Amino acid sequence: MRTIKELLNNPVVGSHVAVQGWVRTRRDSGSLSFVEISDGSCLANLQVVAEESLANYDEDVKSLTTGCAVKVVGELVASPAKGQAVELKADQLQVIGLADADSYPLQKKRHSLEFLRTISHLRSRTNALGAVTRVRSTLNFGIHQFFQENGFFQVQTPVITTSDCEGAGEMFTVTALEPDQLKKDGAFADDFFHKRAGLTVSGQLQAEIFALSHSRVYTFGPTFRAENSNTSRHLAEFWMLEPEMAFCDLQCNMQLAEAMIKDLVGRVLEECAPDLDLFNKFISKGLLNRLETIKNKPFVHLSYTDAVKELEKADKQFEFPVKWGIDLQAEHERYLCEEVAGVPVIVTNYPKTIKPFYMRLDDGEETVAAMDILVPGIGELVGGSQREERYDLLKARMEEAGLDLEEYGWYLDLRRYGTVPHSGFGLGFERLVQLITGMQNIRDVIPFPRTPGNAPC
RNA sequence: UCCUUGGUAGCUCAGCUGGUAGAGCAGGUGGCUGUUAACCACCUUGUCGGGGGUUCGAGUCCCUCCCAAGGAGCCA
Repeated sequence: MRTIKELLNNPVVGSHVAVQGWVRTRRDSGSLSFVEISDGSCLANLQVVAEESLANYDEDVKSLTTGCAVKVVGELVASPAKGQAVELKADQLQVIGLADADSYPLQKKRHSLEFLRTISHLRSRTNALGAVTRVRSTLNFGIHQFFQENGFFQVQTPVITTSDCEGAGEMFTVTALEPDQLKKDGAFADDFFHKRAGLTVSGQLQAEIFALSHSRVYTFGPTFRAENSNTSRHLAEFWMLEPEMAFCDLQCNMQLAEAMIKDLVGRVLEECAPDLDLFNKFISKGLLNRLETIKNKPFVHLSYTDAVKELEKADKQFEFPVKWGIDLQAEHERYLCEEVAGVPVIVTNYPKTIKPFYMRLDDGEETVAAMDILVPGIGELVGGSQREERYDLLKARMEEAGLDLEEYGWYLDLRRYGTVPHSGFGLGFERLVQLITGMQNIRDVIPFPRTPGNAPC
């Protein structure tokens, strides 16, 4: 049994092969029936030519409709018609599973992405969502390749955690208690972990532990936010990549992030060319050019202070006026990378008042060694920083933030014993898939999107 | 959560200033042709998102709830 991808990439005319897949469309022509089948291995379908002489032609072949599963045995021949180089001349065609045409929701026509979202169990059978699946898998593997090639170790940080990474949003509570037990004060003392636990909002703090023993590590896994966000770039469950590097300052952190993004874009351009062509044509015009730009042009670096100056002199009315000290709004971010730079922009050294406690204080003590990478169409793809490695300064900032120093004693210990400058960042994997496929809604780049009020299976 | 726009056939949509619904595609039947968004002819399909109200009469106006999309906030 061969995949359609193998057959089409390396066609051996005259070879006898067997394939299995699902019918995308069927067309009759005189004594022939053309059946296009897909097995998901690649974007292209394989055209099967079934002749009237097949024993089950009237009974089975003529009743095939979109969605039916079939096995075909036959000879790979050069195609006499335009549209495909080779086709499979069927000796046998066996129906494996029928799909009732009256009720099967997918038709041989374009469907809206909104409609496909309502049938998440079937949408991966379409061209666009099928292509997303392949690109996502390629990116996932590419991430591991990139880090392994660069001396990183993967660390599996916990999904259930009792430390909420301050500033990273609302946590889902994990409990073994019954709903009525939760009502009383101090209920979590009797809970499974004897204190309040939740689903991780970030693996960063735990990744820092391993950066300070293995120097270069990364964590990559599901992350959860119980925020009531209803946007095209937020999910309640998403995958986050978080590298953490010892002996690495903000510069080194930014270099790694940029090199990694360029490397991943390059891998997908190489390995998923047909899928990217589809996105370029039907999903996001100009995508391939934008990806080439991201891969080949250096990102623009801008300090927060310079970004504010840039925005202040902008010949444009912003809904939210710009002033040093405010957080950049989506409209500001968009202006910076879409109209000023035209490439991803790395904004650095934000005011300390708008960033979390663990970011390293800059010399003037007004800003921190933070960096956000903003990309056109999406906004913040990466958020990272050099971490505060100086015990006294970190402790002071934790106190300011109102954190329980006992709870975070282990985090302070990392600064008491062999502390070193270290840095890291978080990258939203689905946003990366959005960037690379041009898909506008984050719900279309994850197999099973979890959003407020939506978790069907 | 807030703002805006929507919810009409399986899908994508039309339906003017209120008079109980239509197209294309899909599906079915027949025909034709190495077809490829196949083509031609004929046929089927609707609690007009739910509930309430105004009116002789509501897909159309009002209220309310639900859902979706786009934008905002939160962030990755």
